[in-house]
Amino acid sequence: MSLSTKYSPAEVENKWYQYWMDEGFFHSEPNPDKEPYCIVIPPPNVTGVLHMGHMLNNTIQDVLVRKARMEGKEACWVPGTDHASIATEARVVAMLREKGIKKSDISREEFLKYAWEWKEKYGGIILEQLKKLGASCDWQRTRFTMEPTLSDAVTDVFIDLYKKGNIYRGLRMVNWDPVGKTALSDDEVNYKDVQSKLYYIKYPIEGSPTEFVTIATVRPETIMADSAICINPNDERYKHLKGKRALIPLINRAIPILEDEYVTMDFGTGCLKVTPAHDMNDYELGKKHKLEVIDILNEDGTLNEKAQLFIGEDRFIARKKIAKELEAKEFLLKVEEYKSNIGHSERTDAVIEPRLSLQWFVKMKEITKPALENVMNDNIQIIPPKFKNTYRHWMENVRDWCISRQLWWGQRIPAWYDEEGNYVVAKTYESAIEQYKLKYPTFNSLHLKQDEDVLDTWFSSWLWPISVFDGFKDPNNKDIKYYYPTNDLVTAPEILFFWVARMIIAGYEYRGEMPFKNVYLTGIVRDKLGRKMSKSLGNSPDPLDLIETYGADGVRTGMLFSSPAGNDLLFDERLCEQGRNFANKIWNAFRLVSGWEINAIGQPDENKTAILWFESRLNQSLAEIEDHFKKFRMSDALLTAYKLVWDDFCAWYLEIIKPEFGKPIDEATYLKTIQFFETLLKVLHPFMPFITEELWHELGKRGKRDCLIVAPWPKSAKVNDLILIEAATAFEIIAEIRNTRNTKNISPKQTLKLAVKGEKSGVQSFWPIVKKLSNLSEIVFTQEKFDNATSFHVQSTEYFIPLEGKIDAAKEREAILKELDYQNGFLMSVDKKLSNEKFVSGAPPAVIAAERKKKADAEAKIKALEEGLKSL
RNA sequence: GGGAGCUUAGCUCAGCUGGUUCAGAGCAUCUGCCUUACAAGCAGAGGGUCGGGGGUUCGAACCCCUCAGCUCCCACCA
Repeated sequence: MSLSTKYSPAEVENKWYQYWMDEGFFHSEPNPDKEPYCIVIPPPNVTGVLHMGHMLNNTIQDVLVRKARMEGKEACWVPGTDHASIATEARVVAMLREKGIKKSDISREEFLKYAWEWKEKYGGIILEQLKKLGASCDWQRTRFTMEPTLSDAVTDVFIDLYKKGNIYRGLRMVNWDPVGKTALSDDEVNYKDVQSKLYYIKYPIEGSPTEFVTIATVRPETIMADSAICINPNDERYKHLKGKRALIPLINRAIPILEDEYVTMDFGTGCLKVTPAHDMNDYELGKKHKLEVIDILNEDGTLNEKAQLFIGEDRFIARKKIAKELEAKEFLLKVEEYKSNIGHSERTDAVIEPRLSLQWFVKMKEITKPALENVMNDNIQIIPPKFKNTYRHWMENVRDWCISRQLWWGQRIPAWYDEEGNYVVAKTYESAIEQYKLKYPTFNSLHLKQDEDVLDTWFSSWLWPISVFDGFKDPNNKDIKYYYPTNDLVTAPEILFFWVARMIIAGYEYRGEMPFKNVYLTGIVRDKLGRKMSKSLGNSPDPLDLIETYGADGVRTGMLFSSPAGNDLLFDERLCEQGRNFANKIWNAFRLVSGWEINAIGQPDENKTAILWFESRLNQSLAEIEDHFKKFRMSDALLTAYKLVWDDFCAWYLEIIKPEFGKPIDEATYLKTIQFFETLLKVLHPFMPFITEELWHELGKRGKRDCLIVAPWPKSAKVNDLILIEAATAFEIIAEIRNTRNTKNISPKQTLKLAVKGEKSGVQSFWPIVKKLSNLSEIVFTQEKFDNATSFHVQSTEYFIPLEGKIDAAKEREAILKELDYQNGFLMSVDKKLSNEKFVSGAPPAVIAAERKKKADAEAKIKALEEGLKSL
């Protein structure tokens, strides 16, 4: 059999993914004999394509799920997508525009038809891409946040919250997106530093032709909406204005001059124009002073009739025009450059307009309580824990949640209105009528109209861990009883409040129990310069290209090599290359082993030792890996496995037992080696599912369902510490000999003799290994020092390599002197410590004993070095 | 403005309640090797006053104070 020295993943990956699917290994059903393990996927938006963040996120989830599956748990990873109301609606609107169709020209029903078509066509792409990554989701359970059962749950919850008094409709300042023409929640607003201008505008004082008050504003287009001028009562400069009125330039409307401590005296001019309709703070101020609210803007950000000027113009064009007009009429004192932080819509990037409107809100104060408590007391664990603080801060300062969106794509608000604006909340038209009759017995409208608005996307995704289970409403439903609460949630810290916090709230509110036990927050994937990966920067590689180049296993390990929880991952393609190289290393180890001829007799001593040693080393590593997993340290778990395979198994174990070329290997060693190899494949499988499954089948005859994906996870057994210490010493001796070869330019093919000064002990059964791996002709034990030899120390034992004619006395001397220098300095520092009475009396005995040993070792070395010096 | 966190080798990061796993790992670098598993490799080596300063202690990367720099979250003063 001849196998390529290069592992090629493409074929293998497709083959096994299909096989796992065909055999139904991803599918899970409640099984009372097994412990459940469940993850719900953070549902990607139907508008999304796979990006590096998904890669990281889903790799981690798959590692967790695969490990749980191998541990014999009933592992269930529920996949699905999110309808992403505003993002999808924007996409569909754009698509229609290209076809020459305006949203305003078609009916709601027609629009939704297009939207569903769009969703059917593109909504599943991202899930198909996840398959390439190897994601072992239970695809039979794929859910979509707008499918009937999930939407039904949303409506139920709305009604329930309304009945409990936790949902209300109110007139409030909201973040208005004039492009999307919808309200947004606070969390959907991104603040960006924007260079803008600060306009200083003079307002004449009523009844006084010469007096002015000057205000500073970045929004001159809103002056027509002003209801007052406000000054700080402590401001001496403006005392004389008290009780007077000012005239709005251009329109000459008189407004009062108020006093309020809210005004900062040293900002701008110390005079504030109050525009309750177009500024959150001004609105509050307006409420306090009972000011008129004059809304001069339309929902698309153009000026309306109330503005009197520039009617129909966009707010930004109006701003320029009005500035010009003010300047022409000499109301504009000056314009300053000014940097301010301006809210933008997360979805459309439009500048947010604070706008007064009737919206639906969720009262957050009460329902957040159990969610806060159970995170703070670690019933729900957040990893890394530093996010607990952030979480608490948010929960303690939580504000009511604006949940209505002026869109069509999403769950429609189950509220029904009559012509007068009276309304009831009900699931269906029929029950709405019934309730309406009860609630408003004096009215008898029979034409109730449902609210036009839909609910915020997060109002459906906060139910995700519950609503993905079909039939969850039935208290005896098998699925939800078995899988809920789910185990781990893996997501990005960016949506800790958007989503995670709200799922926890919903979990306690509707099931009286947490939705998941652990929240693992990944970092953000950045490029190697630390910039966030984005389409506009073009710094994000296409994950599918990466998979093509490095294999899914390579990319998975690449992502995991450097991603401790909560730390951003500086992505570098070289990491994937490292992953691919690792796959290749494993592949070649397999090539070596699979090429051996087997001989039934005679196990060499070094093989026996190697097996004993590797067994211990393996168990030690398994324990470490387990510990890393327990702490969600995926990177470290992988790295431990990586080193175990590459260094211990390949570089040491296989090199020790490898027979000479063409010679057979003894059967006992061979069988043990295969067994080790299988264990290593198991450990690697969650990280690199494809190559490991492939080799699992190459390494032995397997039945149809005897697959690695369901092979039992290896358990750590007893570790023989002594043999590990002996091995470490032996390997150090080998390294020293190899180093000697390097520095003295001696070919690895030339045999050498090693003389050990002192007892045979210390390395015991490892001598044959030392001999084999450093290509020695013999090892002698002596009490004499050696002439014409180079020497080295491992611990306190001295070793000689006789090298006739290769010894440069001057160089040897120099080396010894250098070492002596170091040892003497070291001895001095230890002596100093030991002669310090406070140390001797204060430090624990173990520490003192260790220092004493250091001293003895140093003294022995110095003695040997001095002898060596004499003999040169 | 409020809060949280970070600063350890060229890079990315471990370092638990102060003391033998205290100065580590992976990658990168350098040197020598196309050695019959693997050049996507092998063997070996060199890299750090643990951000600066001060303190506590017999002993500090670790605890305290202080200065400097960076990151994130929240708020959004016109």
